[in-house]
Amino acid sequence: MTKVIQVAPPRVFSELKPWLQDHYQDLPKRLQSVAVFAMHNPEVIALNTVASISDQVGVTPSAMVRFAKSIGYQGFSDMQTVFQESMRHMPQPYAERLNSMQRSAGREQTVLSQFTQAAAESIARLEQNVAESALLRASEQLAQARMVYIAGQGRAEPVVTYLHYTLVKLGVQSVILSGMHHSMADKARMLKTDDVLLAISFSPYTANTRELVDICLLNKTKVVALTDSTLSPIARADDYHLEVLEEEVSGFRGLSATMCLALCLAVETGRVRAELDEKLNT
Amino acid sequence: MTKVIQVAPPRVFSELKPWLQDHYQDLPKRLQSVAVFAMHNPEVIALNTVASISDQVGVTPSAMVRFAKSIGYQGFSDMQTVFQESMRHMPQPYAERLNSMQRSAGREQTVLSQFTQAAAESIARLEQNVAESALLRASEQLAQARMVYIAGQGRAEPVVTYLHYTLVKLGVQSVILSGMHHSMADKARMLKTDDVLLAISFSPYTANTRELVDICLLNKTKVVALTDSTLSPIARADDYHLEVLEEEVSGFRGLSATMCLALCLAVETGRVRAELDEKLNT
DNA sequence: GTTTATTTGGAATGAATATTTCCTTTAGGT
DNA sequence: ACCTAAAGGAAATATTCATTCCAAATAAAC
Repeated sequence: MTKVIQVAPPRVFSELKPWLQDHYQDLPKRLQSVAVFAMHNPEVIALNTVASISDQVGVTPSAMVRFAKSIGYQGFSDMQTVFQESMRHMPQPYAERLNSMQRSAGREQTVLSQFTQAAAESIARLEQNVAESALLRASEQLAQARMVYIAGQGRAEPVVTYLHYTLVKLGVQSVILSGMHHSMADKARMLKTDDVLLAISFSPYTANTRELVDICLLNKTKVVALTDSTLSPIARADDYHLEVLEEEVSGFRGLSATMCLALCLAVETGRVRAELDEKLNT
Repeated sequence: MTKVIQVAPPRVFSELKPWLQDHYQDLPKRLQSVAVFAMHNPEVIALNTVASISDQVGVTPSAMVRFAKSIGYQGFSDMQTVFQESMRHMPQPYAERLNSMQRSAGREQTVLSQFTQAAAESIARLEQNVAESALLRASEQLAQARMVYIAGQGRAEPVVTYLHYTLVKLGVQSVILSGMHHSMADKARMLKTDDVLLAISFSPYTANTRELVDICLLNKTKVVALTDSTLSPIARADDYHLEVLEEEVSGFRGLSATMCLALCLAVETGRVRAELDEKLNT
């Protein structure tokens, strides 16, 4: 029988990755194929059935089960739950993240190189995934607004600050909503129909921002959203939303790609706004 | 039998959302519960089994199936695939991608590609220019601090917010100085010798931050600086500073590399701090 | 207040799917 | 070149899970 690892297998995806890098060499050929595929298409592993995946990889179903077992999981299903957990972005507690950080520290990678690599990947994906047209549409909405209200909490707050800073510099009127000590209803009342809400939110989505978006959509106030998933409660069919997903390193997500997108959005808004102003003056 | 909608159900999640908002009122009570839950926890719907979901919603499994059918899906599984499809992060449409490819080939760069490229370059340079040892030294200072005071204005403010957020999450005590309505002298008085000032500043260097650093150095208070040049007035021979230079695109400087470095600094600080705590407890 | 239609819960059913088993193939060592 | 041990494939098996059906409960209509 294939050698089976006796120690407990990684329960989080970010620990699984380095584990595989270490043991890749010792794996049989087919299992290596699976390993490569799994690292490149974790979403497929999380979502599909054994039959379908093995088909895509080009191996037999049993190879998938063997792969899971060789790592130490009880079976494929057991492993799959780990991949699924990585998809819901529900973060593990910070103490845990530091732990896994230490465990993967032995490798030759420096902290810096790990994070720069993740950032670079996130940015590359950003360019692939965001359509220029979507960016333009969002910018047009913002440019036409009488006033831009910006909202976002937690990890999104630096983005709020940055967008506010840049928009103001570019002559686009904007206010930060997050800081204000109003109820959501009060905040929503401030927004007139010719205003636009610029909402930034990442999972776990804070109830506040979500609520605000809900109210605005009811009031027919335009909403431009910046989020990390189309499943995000603040992404609607009828609004203008941009999606950016940050690669994670042992549980930590950066903001490099997000900041890049934010800058694009602000600059493009400024440009469109300038065009509009010009037309008015002639 | 329950009324079943005959028209084709939404095949994408973003269309499902508004559909539910329209028909929500006409749904039976249990099905309304499911609707609310589904809109707020789409990830759970995408990933879990009927039994598990119905449990979380507080309804019976059959209600889940009825819900799916009432919308027009063949069954629960059919609906689930729609949720799953929305989870895989949809890449931009083919036509778009080719477009941006061609344009970038023929020097007509899109806004997005210009900025992503700049960000990627900045990050690459960051990895080259920052020594792991410098990062470690800075982190050690921060980890040993009784309290970390963070200061920075203008373009540096998002970085301040981010560092504060992350450090606090990692259990490192820190306060943002920028927001306080004190004179520089007052602020400086707050800092004891076992505190550390974490100053972020980019050119044009604001007088406030510079002043603060000056006073701290006089008081023998440790300063960790994050800046864009060794020529920066807040970088001294005797302090701990990290340098990050953002590539600029038509006059705009992003924060992608800076945010990456900030995260490294915070995480490394958290790690060192955890190590110190452990030693103390033994 | 009685009857009728709709909704709901729970167990039975059947399909889908992971897992195991066994046999064949491949590779490594003597 | 032969033997042995590990690896891989295919089909049988066992499990899990969605779905259906029916009876009970609730709400609506007369």
